[in-house]
Amino acid sequence: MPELPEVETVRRGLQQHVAGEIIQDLVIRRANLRYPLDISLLQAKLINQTIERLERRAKYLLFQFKHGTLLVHLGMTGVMRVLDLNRAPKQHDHVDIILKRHLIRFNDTRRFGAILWLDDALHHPLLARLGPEPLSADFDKDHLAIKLQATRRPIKLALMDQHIVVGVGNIYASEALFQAKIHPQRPANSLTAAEVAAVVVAVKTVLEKAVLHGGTSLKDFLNVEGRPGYFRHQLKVYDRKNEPCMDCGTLIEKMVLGQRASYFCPQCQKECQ
DNA sequence: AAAGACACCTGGGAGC
DNA sequence: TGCTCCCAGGTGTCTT
Repeated sequence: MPELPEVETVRRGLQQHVAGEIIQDLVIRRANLRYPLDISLLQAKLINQTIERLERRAKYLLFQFKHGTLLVHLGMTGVMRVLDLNRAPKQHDHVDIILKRHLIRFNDTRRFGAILWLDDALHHPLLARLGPEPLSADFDKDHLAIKLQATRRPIKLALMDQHIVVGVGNIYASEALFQAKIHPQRPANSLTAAEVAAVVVAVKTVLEKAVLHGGTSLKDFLNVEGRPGYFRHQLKVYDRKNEPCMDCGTLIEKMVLGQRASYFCPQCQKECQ
């Protein structure tokens, strides 16, 4: 899905449309998303309530109300759009949040997404044990060094572990490791202090740039206005197998780590330094 | 306890 | 054209 830049793009686009708005109605056409939707509970908690603000934690969107939180995860193919009230629903349009002048529509082809009411978001198991936000000061070389020291998993998988740092998924893990010039298969605990520091900088830089471009659209991702993100044109290794490295011209390689495709330049990202 | 495999689900593209 | 197989921005759970 949507990794941090895509979720943040959605949050920024939605924020102005939902903050301070009262939910008029809730339409649920399909309740079996990742977790089954409790329709009567959601209606009771949401209808006539005011959305105070829209926040993001990790890859979760958090609609904050006075007495609780509506958590939304976009899964792999989730899209939230702002539409006119009379817009007819299409396939995979599972949920509408009806506001006064428009509706927020959740579409999710694969239904890996989630919509969940939380009375106490801070202590909910989905949120309580997450690692730091990558763009915050809490994510620094000291934190990452401690976490990486504890595992010999490939560094790419460690970066995608939401307990170590949140928001980094399959695209940006590959991109950040390319920028840091570190092979994705290197055992996490083999990185030198300098390499750990480089990873921290690379993760922050890559994610910040992606946010500026409105995220990456491979095929499904759209912002709240239905437009794709443009970071795809900035990707240096992801989905570029057998294309020349933009830095050295060596052909980009693909390997599978943790059942996920990983892309790297065998010249720039040596397995042993 | 960590690490790996698998499951969830749909659709698009490649290859035959 | 049509079929089969493989692959995809994630993550919870089960097995070693």
